[in-house]
Amino acid sequence: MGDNPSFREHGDQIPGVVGGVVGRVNDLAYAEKRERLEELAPEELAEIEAEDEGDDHDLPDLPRAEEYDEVRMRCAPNPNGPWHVGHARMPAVIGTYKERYDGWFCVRFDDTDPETKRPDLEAYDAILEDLEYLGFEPDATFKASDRLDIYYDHARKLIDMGGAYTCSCSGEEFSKLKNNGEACPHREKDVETVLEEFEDMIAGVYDSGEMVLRVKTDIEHKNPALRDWVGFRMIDTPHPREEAEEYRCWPMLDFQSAIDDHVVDVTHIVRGIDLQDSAKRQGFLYDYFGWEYPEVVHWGHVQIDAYDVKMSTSTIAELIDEGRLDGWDDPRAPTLRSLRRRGIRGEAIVDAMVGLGTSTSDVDLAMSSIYANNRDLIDEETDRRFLVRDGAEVPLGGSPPDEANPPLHPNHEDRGVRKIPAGDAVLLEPDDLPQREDRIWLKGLGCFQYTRDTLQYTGEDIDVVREGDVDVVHWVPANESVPVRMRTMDGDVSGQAEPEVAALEPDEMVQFERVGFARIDSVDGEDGTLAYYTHP
RNA sequence: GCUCCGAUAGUGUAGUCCGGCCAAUCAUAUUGCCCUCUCACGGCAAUGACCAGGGUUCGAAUCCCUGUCGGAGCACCA
Repeated sequence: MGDNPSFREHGDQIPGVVGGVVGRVNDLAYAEKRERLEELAPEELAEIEAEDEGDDHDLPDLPRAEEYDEVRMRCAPNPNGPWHVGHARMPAVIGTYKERYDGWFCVRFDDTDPETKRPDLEAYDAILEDLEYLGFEPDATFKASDRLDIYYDHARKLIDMGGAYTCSCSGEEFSKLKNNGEACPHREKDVETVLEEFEDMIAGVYDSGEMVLRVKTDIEHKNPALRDWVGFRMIDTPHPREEAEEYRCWPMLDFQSAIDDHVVDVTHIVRGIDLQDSAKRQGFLYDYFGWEYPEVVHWGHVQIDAYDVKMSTSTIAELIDEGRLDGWDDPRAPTLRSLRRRGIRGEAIVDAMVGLGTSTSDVDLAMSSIYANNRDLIDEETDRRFLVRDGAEVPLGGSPPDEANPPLHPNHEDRGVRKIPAGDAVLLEPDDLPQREDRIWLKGLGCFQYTRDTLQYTGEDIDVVREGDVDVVHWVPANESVPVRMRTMDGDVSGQAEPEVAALEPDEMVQFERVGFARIDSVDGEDGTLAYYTHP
């Protein structure tokens, strides 16, 4: 109708005219449709098929990816502790892009604040371990604190170009001027003086707070966040890394990161929305140096629905210090280590994170989607076992079979069966205890009627279960069961498992029937077997 | 206060650039049925969304404006 405006007044008649044709086309078989389309408009067909191929990707294409020889990205964590679940988004997305574009990514520890965000020496390796757990291996690893000379050199060049000045205003003073769009007196210092003072900063002549190096941008820029920002500042506290403990003059993230991204040839920066102004700030630096700023993808904040604990490294660290969490891998902690110990595969987390896409709005990740992914991965290979929580002992009567032999996995009978002796009494979960005179089916063993506080074997046919009259429940022998302590997100539960559970190895996964999946953590502790609950 | 950004079912997401079988995709979730000696897995079905109001147009999830709500930055933190 855009081509033939005269049709417009008859627009409402179009459906009637076109509808019949559309209906006929819809009735054609797929192959026939394809054939007809190929005759009429081969170029349309090609387009449709090209779209279909793109449908496999969960993530949108990276901007202008095809214009670079190699897609190069970086993951730049602050090494202040092991990663929480939210941190997985960065490697998940970067790693997925790396695979798609056959690209490259490095880990660069942005550890340029020895004081406020003081690095934790153990966190460097902890983060690399977390990364490995998620299934990624960086192509290179750097520490910003090893690279101060690179930043100093670039600062010197910038000063030479008149792009930076040393400033001794207090933060408060400068902030006031800046908000009014006014320059401070130090802005017009000559290059020689600035250079000298910057060398003094490097030499550690000044104390913390006495002098900074500001990048000259536009003091009247309409966005106050971009006006003459600090590139370097003095910090009295030595860096925790021995290799870096002599430095006193430290670059700010915006400076350090800007230089590093260019030096290692990063083509695509992928990061959180909190750094959205960073790109603009750093743009001034790139302009001075005549560099081109990488493509940027920002995303919003991620929250996970299942945790009471706030997902922040420092909060988790505090809770551990206070003894309210047992450590970084406490099942109640929203950390990757916790999920790993519970037996959740890194891949399940990565898939969930990739599913979030890269939208800039804030998102809530449902823990259930990680669970669903994980169940998909482990269900087929995980053997079944019985675990009775808070078991109530009930004697057996009526000469039931000595032993039950349920399969290790219902879909894989070839794996064999379990041996569960029945003995004189069994443990049942209190909720499963039947009403008096009601029947119940002890899985693998047979039908029982609850009479006079005893389960009397009635030996009926399994048909009673098929007919829906009798509930099937899990059970363990009262005498020979294995004590199990199971740690969950909601606290510990204790129970008794079937005897063969004693023979499981640490790190093995099990599914406790009608309870859920769990990872065996240790087998010879004081409380017997220690398991971590994975998910239903 | 100044400056940015965003808004599709409970959750996440596709579609938005370039308006047209979009009464809106897929996954997850919830519920029901089937399968089953587990409440797992599998199969089937149901549930459920274009923030609001205006405008442009024959036609708006899509374009424009206003509003509302949400987020971020304005640090000598990362």
